[in-house]
Amino acid sequence: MKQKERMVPTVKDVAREAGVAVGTVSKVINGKPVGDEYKKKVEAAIKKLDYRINSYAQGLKASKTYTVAVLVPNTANPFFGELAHELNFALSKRNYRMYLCCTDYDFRLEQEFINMVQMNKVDGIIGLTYSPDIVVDESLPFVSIDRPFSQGIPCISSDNYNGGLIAAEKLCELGCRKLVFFRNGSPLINEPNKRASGFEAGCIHNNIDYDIVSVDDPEDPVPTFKKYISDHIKKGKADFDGVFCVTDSLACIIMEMLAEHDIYAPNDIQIIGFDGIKHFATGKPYCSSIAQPIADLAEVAVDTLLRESNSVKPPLICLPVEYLEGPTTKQTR
Amino acid sequence: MKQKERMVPTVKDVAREAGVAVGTVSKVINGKPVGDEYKKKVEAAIKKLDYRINSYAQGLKASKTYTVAVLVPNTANPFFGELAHELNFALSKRNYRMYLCCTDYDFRLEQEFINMVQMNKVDGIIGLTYSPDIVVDESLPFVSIDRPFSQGIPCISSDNYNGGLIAAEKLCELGCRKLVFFRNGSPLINEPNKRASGFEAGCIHNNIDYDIVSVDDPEDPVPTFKKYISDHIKKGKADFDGVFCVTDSLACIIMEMLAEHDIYAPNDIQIIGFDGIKHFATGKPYCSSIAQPIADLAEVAVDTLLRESNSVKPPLICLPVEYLEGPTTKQTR
DNA sequence: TTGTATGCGTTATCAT
DNA sequence: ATGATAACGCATACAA
Repeated sequence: MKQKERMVPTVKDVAREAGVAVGTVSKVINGKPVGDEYKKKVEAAIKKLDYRINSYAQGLKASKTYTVAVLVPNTANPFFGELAHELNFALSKRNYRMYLCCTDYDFRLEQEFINMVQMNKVDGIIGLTYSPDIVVDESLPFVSIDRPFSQGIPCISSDNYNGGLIAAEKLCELGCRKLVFFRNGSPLINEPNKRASGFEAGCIHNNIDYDIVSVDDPEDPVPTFKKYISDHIKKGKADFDGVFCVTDSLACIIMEMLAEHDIYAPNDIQIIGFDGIKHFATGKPYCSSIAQPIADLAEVAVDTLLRESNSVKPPLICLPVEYLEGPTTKQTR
Repeated sequence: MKQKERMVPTVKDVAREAGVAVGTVSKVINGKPVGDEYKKKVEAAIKKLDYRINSYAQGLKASKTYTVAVLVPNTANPFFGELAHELNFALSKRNYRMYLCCTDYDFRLEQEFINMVQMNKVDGIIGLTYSPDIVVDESLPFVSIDRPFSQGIPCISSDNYNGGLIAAEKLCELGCRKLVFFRNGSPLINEPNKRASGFEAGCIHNNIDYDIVSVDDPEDPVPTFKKYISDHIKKGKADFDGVFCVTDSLACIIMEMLAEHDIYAPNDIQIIGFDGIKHFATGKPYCSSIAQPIADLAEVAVDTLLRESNSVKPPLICLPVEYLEGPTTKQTR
């Protein structure tokens, strides 16, 4: 039974069916000029046989695959989940496919995935990565999110410094007298770590007292923060009245800790987070926040990646952030 | 400059470098028996040239791509975000790559993506889809999540019927006298719609009074639910005291509506949702809920998809759900 | 304009 | 056990 039983049709089959040559079929497929009669016959044959191009054969020939690999830590996290969604949107708008890899902050996985997709001849990689020594082929376009690399790799990021600045300014404007910045995160040099610098600058500029409580990644941040908080509460009252947290996630955790001391936002204390996460059902912000423009980040990352071929690569693109009023600061009328 | 400037090395290059034939190289790569001397030489050459297999060439030859396509509506939704994450985990554990498509509930996009990945010769598709008339090639393994298809397509789902049953039982056990089930969703025949049936069965079995308030997809569910609620509140008191919602998301929305009438869970009313969504930062449930085993769903979906080749296809696999005690029901001691 | 032949990188089938 | 060669499906350069 050499007969192709349930064989998927190829250009050859289409050509035979249409009574033309394979070259002609190829031209029709790719929209190259072809005689009208031929075109019709070929199109009919394609429909009849339900022919689909084989992108593997195509990719082999063209070494262009219309596929981009995306690395994020974990789509179960709302920020990364939305980022993945927006990247997917930006890519599919341009008719690109997206390989997704959730790295779970695992350095080894990050590198393994990059190796894997390099075999797969992706047209580029967009990565929000943590491994200190990612190695990616020079010739493969790479765009980093939130983390600068030394080489000619573009980094797309929110304007974190300015976000920190805005947070400090806002808390001052809202009447706070003593601010605290809580931060947990990676010890890497990355963009989000500029939130602290911006915050400090804002505090100094407003000549306000402040503390910075910072914890690097591997440790469990909870005890450090808990200790700071209980150390700074006397008689049920905190000696700080404004809090800026490096993420909304941390803001929620800090709020829980404060609640144990019967301290609540926005009356006892005002809190601003970072990211602008919205409640999954109601769409309301969990806390006042510096909101990141996730859709824009995705759009710019994809645009930068795909246009990269011939233009110069900007080392860093910062997108504007915005103050998002939520339930943890006093109303600004 | 015919010289391959920054050409990526192929088996040929490796063969030349190692002074052997291409066939030998291929055998080494694929772990086929090869003389020890040759093997060493080849491996050295591979390392020296930093050779990587070209999966496109491999896929063309083998028509096996170690790639699976996944369709979900939107990874920004925590349920789908976690599902995508777990599917990714289950796939990468087996050394499979994952194409992700966020469909945004768009029927056209669903079909377009399926067409696209069929060109890409994926080894299978896992889809949580809504389009009533998905057409996917017979020969391409397809596993559906939460939605049965008529043909021999396996459907993986939580035990939705039983979840509804458990919810009703639980509310009775907690002392409720009159239950309401709120539901919005797709008019399709899908698994989640069995939550209502299970709930009804539970109510009947417990001989308790109940209402079902159901809204199909396209409409905005808010007004219908709002109306039901205000119609059933007299003098600040609702004439129902137990609520089961088709999702946690809806449960949150209903809680907001009730809050406008100064009715709060768990004291004035007890509420159970469905899905078991946890707060992104604190990890606490938003509401008492029937929790879906997302990781198991993913694992079983992938396993079913990849083993499918030769065994019989089960039409429906239901995974057990679990009652998750949250802040919206009274403590069970 | 259309048809033919060659090559992309890999693997499998042969001879050796 | 190893080396040469054909074939996978497509696109393109070249010949007709």
